[in-house]
Amino acid sequence: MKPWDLKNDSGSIAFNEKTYELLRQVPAGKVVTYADIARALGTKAYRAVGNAMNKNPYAPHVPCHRVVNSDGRIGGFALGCEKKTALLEKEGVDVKSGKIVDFEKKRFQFGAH
DNA sequence: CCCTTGACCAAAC
DNA sequence: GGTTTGGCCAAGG
Repeated sequence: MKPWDLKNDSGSIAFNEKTYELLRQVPAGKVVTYADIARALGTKAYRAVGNAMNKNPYAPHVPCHRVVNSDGRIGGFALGCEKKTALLEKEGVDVKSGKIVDFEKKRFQFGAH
């Protein structure tokens, strides 16, 4: 059991656990889309992923702010999109009008396909 | 078990 | 370029 992991003995949050695990693999300065995460999980639960982020019990532990929309937009954030943008800018990701600059370039791919 | 909600996505208008 | 609609999956009421 990982230090940031929560009880999955119930088996209810297996999805969340995997989501956080994948997100944890994302380095600073890089961003991933909800779709990519869902795809990496082998599912299409884009929304479920977003839901897990909103519930994200490990705010600073899991870089949920590195997750953006497929359009390259910031999307949403539990603490406010501005906070998310600020974090991304701090990580080195340029954001313009709520959109990622060179999104495809900053985008991190699981397994590099 | 049915219905609603959600930090989504893609297509269509 | 925007908005609207349908679809998708998971969790909660």
